[in-house]
Amino acid sequence: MLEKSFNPVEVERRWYARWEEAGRFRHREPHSPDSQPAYCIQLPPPNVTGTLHMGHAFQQTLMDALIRYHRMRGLNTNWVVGTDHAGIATQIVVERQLEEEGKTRHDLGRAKFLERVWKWKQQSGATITRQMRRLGASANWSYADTEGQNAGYFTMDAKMSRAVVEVFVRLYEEGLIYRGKRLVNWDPVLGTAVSDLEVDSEEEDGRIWEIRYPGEGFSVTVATTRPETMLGDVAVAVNPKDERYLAVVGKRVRLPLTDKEIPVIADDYVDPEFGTGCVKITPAHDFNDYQVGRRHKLEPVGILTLDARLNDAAPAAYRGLERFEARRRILEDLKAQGLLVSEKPYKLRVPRSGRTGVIVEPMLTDQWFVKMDSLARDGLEVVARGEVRFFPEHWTATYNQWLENIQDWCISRQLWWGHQIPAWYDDEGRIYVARSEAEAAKKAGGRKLKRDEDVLDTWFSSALVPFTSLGWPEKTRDLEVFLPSSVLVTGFDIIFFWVARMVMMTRHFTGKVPFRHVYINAIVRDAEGEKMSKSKGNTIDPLDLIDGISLELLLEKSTVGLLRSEHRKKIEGYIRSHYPGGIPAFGADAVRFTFASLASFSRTLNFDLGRCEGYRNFCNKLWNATRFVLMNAEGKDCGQDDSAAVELSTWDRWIVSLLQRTEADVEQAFAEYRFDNAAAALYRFIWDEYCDWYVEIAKDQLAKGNERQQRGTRRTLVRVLESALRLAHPIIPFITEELWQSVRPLAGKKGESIMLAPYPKSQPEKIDARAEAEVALAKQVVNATRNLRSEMKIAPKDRITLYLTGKPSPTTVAAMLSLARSEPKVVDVLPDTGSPVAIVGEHRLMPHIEIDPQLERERLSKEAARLDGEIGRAKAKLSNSAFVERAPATVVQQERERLAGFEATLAKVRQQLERLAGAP
RNA sequence: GGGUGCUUAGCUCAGCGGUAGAGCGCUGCCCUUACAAGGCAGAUGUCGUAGGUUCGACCCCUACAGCACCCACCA
Repeated sequence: MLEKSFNPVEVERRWYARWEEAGRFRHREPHSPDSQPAYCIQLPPPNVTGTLHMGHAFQQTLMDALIRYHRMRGLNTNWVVGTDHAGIATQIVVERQLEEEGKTRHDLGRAKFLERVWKWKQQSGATITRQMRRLGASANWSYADTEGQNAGYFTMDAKMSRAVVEVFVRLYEEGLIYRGKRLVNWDPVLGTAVSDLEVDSEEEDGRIWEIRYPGEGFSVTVATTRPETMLGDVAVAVNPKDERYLAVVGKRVRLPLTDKEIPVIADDYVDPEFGTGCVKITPAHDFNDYQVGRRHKLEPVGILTLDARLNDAAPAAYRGLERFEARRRILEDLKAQGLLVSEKPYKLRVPRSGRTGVIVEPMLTDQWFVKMDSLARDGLEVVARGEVRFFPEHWTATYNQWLENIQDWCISRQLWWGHQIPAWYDDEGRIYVARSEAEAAKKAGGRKLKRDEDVLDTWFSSALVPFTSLGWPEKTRDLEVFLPSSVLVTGFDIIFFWVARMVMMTRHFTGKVPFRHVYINAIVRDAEGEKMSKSKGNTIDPLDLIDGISLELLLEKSTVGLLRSEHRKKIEGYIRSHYPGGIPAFGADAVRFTFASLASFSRTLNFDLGRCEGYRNFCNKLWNATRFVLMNAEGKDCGQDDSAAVELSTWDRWIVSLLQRTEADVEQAFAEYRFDNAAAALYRFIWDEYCDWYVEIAKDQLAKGNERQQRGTRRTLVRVLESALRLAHPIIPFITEELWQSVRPLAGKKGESIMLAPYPKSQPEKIDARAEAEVALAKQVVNATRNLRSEMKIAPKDRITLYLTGKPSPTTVAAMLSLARSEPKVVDVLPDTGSPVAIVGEHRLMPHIEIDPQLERERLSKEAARLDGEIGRAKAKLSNSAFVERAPATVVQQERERLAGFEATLAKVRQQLERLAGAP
């Protein structure tokens, strides 16, 4: 006997452990010739030291639903998972820990520091995979699990690292990786280069200054937002067509605060309309100026050290100053010399490092790059050819736009945590790229070598995951079977970082695309559509939704470690108003169902706790429906033995018919990645049809039917429920497994787990249009009856007699008796009592009780007015000759029938009104 | 500057060239032996604005407005 209501905690814990122990999540060895087609999903590997947030939970719900769905459909599913070493992020975390001990990584040295990071990784690395398990993720944990932690691969494990080296070496040998001194985005706090994508430019309030550069008998005035870089100026540029400056092009001006002279040059890059039409050129600290400098063969002058202080190229007075302090001093000095022409407020886009938020400095340094043009061209082609498809499709535009304007990718990082670049240098600076130190030594012919200190951008190894996780560079069978994977589920924010790069790298090294479909999931926001952020207090921990949390704990957890008291106040306010009683435990199934039902193709998803509660209730409804079925079917003949006769009512055939339609709807929804539609179809079928109608009528059939009929009812109750459980399993795995275990034997099914049961397939031959029509009418009659009863304030438990014209089907009669507590009395003509009358199709219904004529007149007048409106609209349409002539015949016919129906009903309503006219 | 998405009930969102929908919320009546995490009934919308196409537009087209996002080198 089931508990009275669904209690998810215990059920979830029990089932997940059993599934995992039984190896239910593993793929099947793809060796046998008759093995099923593969269905593979690559998990976007989360940061190894991270914790699960709503975005993960959402994505993983969808992935797991897809995996479970296809697994039940018999495919050889392989959800490949792993964790990412997340170079910068992880290094920062450990450096912060050191900071608390008053140390820096340099105090420890590289080797000791790395030891420390590994320790931290081992210790916190399991957190996120444990959390994924709580959600029910049926990931192939033991696959590619070289570290034996049942957490899939780790991007820095030995196997993955070896593949990274192999890729690097090959790309280098093909000339697609090169080393060069280039201007790159430099994060002066981290002391490393970052890629273009890791720089975020936000518009900020700043200033713009005009500075006069004096020449012989003339002067030019430049505008700049970064006056301190003037010390690195190598020229002043004007537009060649700008008549104001024709005379001075080629002359020289003095660079203020220095003893240098620099030329005035002409370059199209300068917009004569902007500012003074004169631009200072600082090739070492500005991307545009770098290009201008190259065109004019001007040697860049770097004036900043790697931690953004002025270096020895600057005049002695400024050396060693931090960049913004230098700016202040330089402006002061310019002012004193009368060379500062103006200072104005100005809105400008400030490039900040995505990691540290510090202003990025373009810096001329030696870095490694991947040449992107040929790779990008191929990446564009495979999408254009449809070998990779985006869902929703419009994301293709975003992908294309980036690849069409791509720059070479700076892949070296001046960090310690990551894949060290497999390049060695001899004393003369010659480069040896090799798979190992020994190989490099061989190439170097015994010269003394020093390894490149830098590591690779984390995204470099991530880009390889689709094939390296499957065993590349070995020629494995898995590469043949699971590549391309079926679909990638990920957020739009990493289309560039990750999706595009996977396409390019996988194509280059395997000749295949990494995945056939890319489903771009919505960004999870709070219920009001606000971005979730810790400082607002509107983040939700998915585990708190599953387990519940008290207000006190929630407050404590959300404000712990907060330094700024105004944040603390705001967060407390938010939490107290939104979760006055904390968060109840909804269970993983409810959370998953909520995610699925919100996963339409829109760009954002507003997570609504109310919605979650509604779906928790849905789970409980399913629980109780099963409880009812078990109470009525366990230990009884459920008609699974075909020798015993069964008799099926129209209601029985109707629910079976509807099940087929639901199965088809769900299949279509999965094919289109419309998880919202799948969830809605399940919800409507289980709650609105099975529970609200079928179970109710089944009570009557069980109470009154003969043996054959009872057997038929039990069989239908059980079989439909059993199918519905399987149908819902991909979205709500725990509750369906738990219930299926009890329902399965009654339905005559075998199997240890619902996960192994076949997915229900719609059987069109069981669609019964006649039963559907008959039930539709019966439902309308019941609804009309209930409506009359409610309006006439008849107490719900009172049984009444109901006059009725027309010939009601047994389907209708049964429903009226049990669902409307009304005894139908069939008459040719309704008695003339003035009671309210409802009209449904050919039937006219009238409760046999005393009525209040006044109330009834009002009701009828309202109804007549409504019908008048409908008739007016229909008539207008039909009297429009254009409509009658041009609209399809069926549409015109339908309109005529509607009109006739309205008119007939109105006539009856009018009759009734007349009849009432004489009453008090 | 280039690109993308959104605007439908109080809230959050589906939707389709042919009678405007769901969940939550709201109102009324019910503790009916599956379920009060429930049942039954009910109210609520000039589908952002203006044109156009069409017999017919919430839907297709154009313009506009508002909101949001992505990319980009204007000092």
